[in-house]
Amino acid sequence: MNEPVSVPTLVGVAAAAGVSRATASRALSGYGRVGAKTAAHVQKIADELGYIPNQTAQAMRHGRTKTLGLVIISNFTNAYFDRATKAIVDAAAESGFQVLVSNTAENLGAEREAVTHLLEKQVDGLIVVPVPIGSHEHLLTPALRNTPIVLFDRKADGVNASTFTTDDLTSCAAAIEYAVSLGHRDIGCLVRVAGIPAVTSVQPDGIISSIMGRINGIKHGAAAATLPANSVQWRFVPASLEVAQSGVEQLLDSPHPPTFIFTSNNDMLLAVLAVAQKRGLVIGQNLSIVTVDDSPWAQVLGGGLTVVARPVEKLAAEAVAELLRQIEHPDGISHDVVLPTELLIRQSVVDLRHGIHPAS
Amino acid sequence: MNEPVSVPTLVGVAAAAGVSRATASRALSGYGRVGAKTAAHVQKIADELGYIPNQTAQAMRHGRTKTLGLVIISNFTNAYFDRATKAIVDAAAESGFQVLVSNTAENLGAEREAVTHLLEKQVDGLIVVPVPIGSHEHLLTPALRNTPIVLFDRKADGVNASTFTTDDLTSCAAAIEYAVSLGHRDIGCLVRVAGIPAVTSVQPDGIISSIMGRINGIKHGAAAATLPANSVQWRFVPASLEVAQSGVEQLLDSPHPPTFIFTSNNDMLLAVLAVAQKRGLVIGQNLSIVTVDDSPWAQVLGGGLTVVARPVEKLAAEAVAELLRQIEHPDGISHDVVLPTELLIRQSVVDLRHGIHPAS
DNA sequence: GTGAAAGCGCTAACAA
DNA sequence: TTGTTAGCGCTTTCAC
Repeated sequence: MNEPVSVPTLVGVAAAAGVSRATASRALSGYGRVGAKTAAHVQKIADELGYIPNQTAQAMRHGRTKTLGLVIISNFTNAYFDRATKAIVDAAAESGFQVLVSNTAENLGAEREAVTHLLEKQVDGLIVVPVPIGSHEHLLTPALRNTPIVLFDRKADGVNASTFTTDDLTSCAAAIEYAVSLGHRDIGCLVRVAGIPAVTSVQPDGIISSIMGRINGIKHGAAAATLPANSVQWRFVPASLEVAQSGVEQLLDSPHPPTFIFTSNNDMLLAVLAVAQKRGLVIGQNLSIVTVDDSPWAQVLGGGLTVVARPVEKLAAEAVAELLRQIEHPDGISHDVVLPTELLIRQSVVDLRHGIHPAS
Repeated sequence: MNEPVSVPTLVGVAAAAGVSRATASRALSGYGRVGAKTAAHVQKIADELGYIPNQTAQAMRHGRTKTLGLVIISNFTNAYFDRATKAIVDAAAESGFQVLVSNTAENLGAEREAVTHLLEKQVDGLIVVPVPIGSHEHLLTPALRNTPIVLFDRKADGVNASTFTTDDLTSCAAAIEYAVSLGHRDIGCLVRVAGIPAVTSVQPDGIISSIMGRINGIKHGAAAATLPANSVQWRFVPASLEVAQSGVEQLLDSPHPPTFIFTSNNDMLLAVLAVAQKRGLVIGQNLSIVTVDDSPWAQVLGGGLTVVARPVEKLAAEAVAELLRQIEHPDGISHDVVLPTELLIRQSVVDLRHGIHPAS
């Protein structure tokens, strides 16, 4: 039950095949010149012995681990980063790379520590979703020892790396214009912001780039639709479902309660759904809503929620491709990729002009 | 812009500190005896140089990579495995281990390949969610070269490893009994099964252990509630939302349409929600439902869905703990951990006896 | 076409 | 307490 299986190594294969380690290595890694017969023979022996190359030793030799490090906030109520993780892992696998995954829980210290561990493990490159607040010296070239890095989903102040983000602005603006075009005049915006203590209606400083895009989109949309400034009510809320719900309630209890609520992500949507349920409001009937990020749930809920959909799989694939390119050709040139988003119109915004669903 | 930063190594630190590599190593890794002053001095130099130990080289020396391999089906509509991934990564991090994540997409070949890659990377241990069909020789000790392995969420035929599963049977049975106690007599069961071509009402062979638990739970519950056999209608469906929906429609169009539908996972739930919406059925009013696996969406949907909740974080933590234990003490003893589940009663099952919600 | 030998960065006997 | 040295498993000049 407990007898250790001997682990076949290259020397073992070489010995069994009656050749030198060098020849065995050449035969198995397919470099240099080896006699066709020798190669086949070595290969056969290796298979028989169940030889698996020791990637650690290989890495030591040529300084490449074929491993990527992913530092991500893992918020599992947020399908976005789960999809991103999967897409990154899959894209890497296609190129023969494995991925070491670390969570930061939006905590700067955890991010720094994760990067260090990944560097110790000699990852060939890093994909980081930077935490929204604090300073990121640990992501600069000196700290990184030339390890290529790309930023995913957001930019980080002062970090000069390629970034992979989405154009949330355009579709968020479109969402507002769409709602206004259907007759909505009282609009509520529920925006999740890291690092604030409580709900506030005044926009805090230091908001991360991705969220800023959404906020600006809303403003642009409102301007384009020539909405008066006081038509749009804001609630910026910290990361807590309860607090988010109180933000929704504030909105609904205001003198001009919104007929349409825009939520900055799925967590905020969940808060709206909870309060709506409590008050007997039905999405797509007496409350309209658009959120950022599609999900299987959003597709089904209330006949389908209208959403701003971000192409996360594509973004992930491009981020990995760029990282691999930089690993091959470390030219230090960084650029910003911004992928378009899409307003997916479904059933969650009521047509106030006729009292019917736009899509029915 | 492109000047390579020199990567400080142990020799560099030793040289700069004017000591031998051995002393430097002792000072930094804290083994053997070093003079307190020397240690402090070396440490200081190392910090100045920004020295980071090369974990690859360390791994070469003592044959431990401090890395775990996770082979998981990554189905991002299924929050369960995302939560599991996060919990595993976090638990490992707490013990100083990083995790290499691979997806199998429920594909045996991908699983085999992932395990090989992970073995090449010399992971200290493996956590595998085995794909539901096929034979798993690649998970046996000889193939694994003594690398400890634990199975997560399901058992795999012929693999003698510790398993970490949940007692779905008890809570699924309780769910049925609960529904019957509220007056439901026509019960539909929608069960997702891997590897079948189309919807069927007869139970296929070769169903994976976790799903069998749920099926048996339903049967036990029905028996305990002394329901006549024909009260329970089954639909086993493959992995496709459209096909699942047709399964739901078959149920609803049958001579005795169910008033209560039990779904084996969130994907099946989504199918029911889609059809219900299409037909104007409201969950918790004219259609009752219980599903397996809680989620933030289920908590909010329709005032809260009654679910069979599985303790995935706890399960993950225990699986990691056991794997680490086996890495420390490879005794080859395997055991099966089965954690209890819980029927979380919320609002999605109508009380047919009085026509009101049980919890209102 | 094949072998001998050096060495990637580190740690652990063994000496001193 | 500290230094010397060997070697983990592999690849890669350099000779032959």
